[in-house]
Amino acid sequence: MPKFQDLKISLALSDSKRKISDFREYAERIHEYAASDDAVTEAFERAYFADKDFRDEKEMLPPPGDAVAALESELLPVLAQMEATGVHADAKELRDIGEELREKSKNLELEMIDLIGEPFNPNSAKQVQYVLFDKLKIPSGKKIKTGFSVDSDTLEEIGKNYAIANLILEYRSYEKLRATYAEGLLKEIGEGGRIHTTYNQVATSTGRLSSESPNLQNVPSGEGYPARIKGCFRPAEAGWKYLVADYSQIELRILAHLSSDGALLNAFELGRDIHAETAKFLFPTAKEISKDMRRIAKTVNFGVIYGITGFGLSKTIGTSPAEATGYIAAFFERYSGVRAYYDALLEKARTTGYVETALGRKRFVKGLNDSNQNIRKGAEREATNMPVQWTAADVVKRAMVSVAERLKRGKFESRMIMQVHDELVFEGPESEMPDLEILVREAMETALPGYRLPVDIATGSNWASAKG
DNA sequence: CGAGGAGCGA
DNA sequence: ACGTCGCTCCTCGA
Repeated sequence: MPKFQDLKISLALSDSKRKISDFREYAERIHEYAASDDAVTEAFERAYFADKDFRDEKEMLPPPGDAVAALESELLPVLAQMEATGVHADAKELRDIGEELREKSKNLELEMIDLIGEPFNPNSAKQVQYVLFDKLKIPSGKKIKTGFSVDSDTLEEIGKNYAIANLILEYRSYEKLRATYAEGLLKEIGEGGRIHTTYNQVATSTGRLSSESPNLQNVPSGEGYPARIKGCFRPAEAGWKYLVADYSQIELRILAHLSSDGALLNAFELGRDIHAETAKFLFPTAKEISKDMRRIAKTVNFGVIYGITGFGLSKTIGTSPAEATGYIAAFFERYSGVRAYYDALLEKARTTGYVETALGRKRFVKGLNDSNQNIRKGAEREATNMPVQWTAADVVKRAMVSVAERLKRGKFESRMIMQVHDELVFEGPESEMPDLEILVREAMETALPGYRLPVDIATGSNWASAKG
């Protein structure tokens, strides 16, 4: 069967749950879909045109055999293998963590009821609104459909003056970890003690994969309970290890590559600390770059990729909007090639109505010529961000295909078991780890033609400990 | 069962 | 108005 056909089939399958014991069964199942139906065409178009309004523009359909189709179809069996293999998780430990968290939130609930003087459910936004704004008459903030927001930004503000807000925040953090991760993941453990997620190839407008039932791409990271939860993901076999490989600064490096900005490329080339490097130009009079300056520069570096506004940046770094706007301007002054790249990209998009990448991903962007500045700026953010995110997603997909081929050719027992956007996770016998590291590094670092993207690799006994 | 609110990751 | 995307949890009312 031609590869292009494989792609259509995978797209048709994307709405159904893929739980398969091996690729043979998977192949048989996709044959059933292959014969039919409109869903194939529909899903296929969806993969290319996230903007549904343009789905009828048939003449814009990519020709069979193009690079995106080839990549997606080569990725398909790799994903099938990962899903079928699954990830081993420690059920007992997840259960223990869940019980601990349940105990913690129960205690907090009692403490809060004691403080307020009447029972209420802190999981209910409506009841929290009542307690804070009606009963305690605390000044409210953001307006939402159902009254006033009680989200974490609001509660953090209120928490400066009222202990109850901090207790609710703490309660929520335990409940999130308990319900979604400790107990949520526990429910997903199947026979063999493994969790089998489903990777969706056509869910996002940015070319990324998504992961569902369960979502393994938003497992919490950090110290304490998040680390304990991540630590539950570990090999079932004695003597096996995890190997975690993640791209360092992939989007910023891709922006450097796409824009050919000399300063940005040079900073990366010299192996500089890119955030400290940017900080030098945001704070030209500073003798030394402080931690705080680096933090601000880091936020600017990331923010530029997403088209952050002065206002948005000011909220994140806690300065005035004017000051934040100045930092963004300083970034574009220093990295003027990025500005030029964005300008050229937008100029072309305004004329053609779409943005595209070298590989052939395309997206129509509405609003680039709108008279409303908000709509126009929003469209420009979308247009400038898209090629960077797309390219990053394609790099990882290409790396996955390449790694899978090399593992097969090298007759490795080790296998790829997870993808978290810029991170790939493997498990295998400890004896294979040194060779596995070399293989994975080579495949990942060379996945963007013409530019070597550095990768951080670490091994460990579980997902939490395998970090540099 | 779906909408709304909230929060997790990249 | 203020960055974006996608997934899942809980509550609440139809």
